[in-house]
Amino acid sequence: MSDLLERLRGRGWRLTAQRRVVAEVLDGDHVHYTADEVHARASERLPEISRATVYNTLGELVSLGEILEVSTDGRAKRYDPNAHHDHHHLVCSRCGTIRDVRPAGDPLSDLPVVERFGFTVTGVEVTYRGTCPSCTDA
Amino acid sequence: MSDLLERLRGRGWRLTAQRRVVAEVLDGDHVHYTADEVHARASERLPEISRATVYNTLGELVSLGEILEVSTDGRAKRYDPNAHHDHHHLVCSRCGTIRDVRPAGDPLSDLPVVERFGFTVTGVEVTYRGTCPSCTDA
DNA sequence: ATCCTACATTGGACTTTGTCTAAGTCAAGA
DNA sequence: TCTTGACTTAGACAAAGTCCAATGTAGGAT
Repeated sequence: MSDLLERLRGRGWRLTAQRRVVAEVLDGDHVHYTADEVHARASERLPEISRATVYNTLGELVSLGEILEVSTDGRAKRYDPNAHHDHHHLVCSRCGTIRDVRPAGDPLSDLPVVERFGFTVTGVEVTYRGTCPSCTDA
Repeated sequence: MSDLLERLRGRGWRLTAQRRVVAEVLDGDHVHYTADEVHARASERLPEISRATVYNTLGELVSLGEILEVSTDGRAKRYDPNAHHDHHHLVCSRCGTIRDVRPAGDPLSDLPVVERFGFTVTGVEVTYRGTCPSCTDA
């Protein structure tokens, strides 16, 4: 993830303590935090960081294509640092946990031109729904 | 859609004027209103209907499997009356318009067991993103 | 036809999630 | 080290949705 900080500096990003901790929080596999969760974890390292800055920074990272915004349930959006590998999501309907998955097949090519209604189609998201192991047991 | 009212009555639903107008608003093809839009349209016929009742009724219809809840953008959820025909969605990234589409292929069978991580997978949603004809021109 | 009552509706307060702004702060180039 | 424009902050605001106590009513019972 320090690659990330390098890339951003290269793009003229001013490197502040706040942006650094937000980037650090997002480091890791299978991390899909909400903005508030990012804020809570960032606050552990930098107590005075504000919610507005977390929102700003997440928004910038999304615009730069470094992270993905995922909204699977109409509640808080989640942020997915795994933006450089094509993947989709498996969501637990009970607890909201998200796993990255890589299905076979190419859903984009499955949408024939007659089913595009004149849209310029730029991307596709596949969301699998189910119950995760812990919630199945409970 | 009057089938709908019959079905619901058969399930012991108490049939009120409010529930009737909500069901009527949702009648039609390619309708994907937000709760507030449903409320606005219902108010035209029944001015005193409250937001809470619209939310309650939509929630009940979702539980009964008569309509689908779609959240494509982290903003307001939309409600899709086309619950009895398998389909997916094509969303305009600019104006939020939704079209129902029927891609080829079966994404569920594209998710191998090793990619299910112990989840009980119950469903899948495919969301195509793009720009609709009117927004492309503008 | 009228009565009862459990279920439905209402308005408004409240919560969650996110945005905006004006004033203060600071990273990094000169 | 100085300067400056970009960054951060706290708190007000907004949008979407939930909850609750009081009131109303659909539809079965009489």
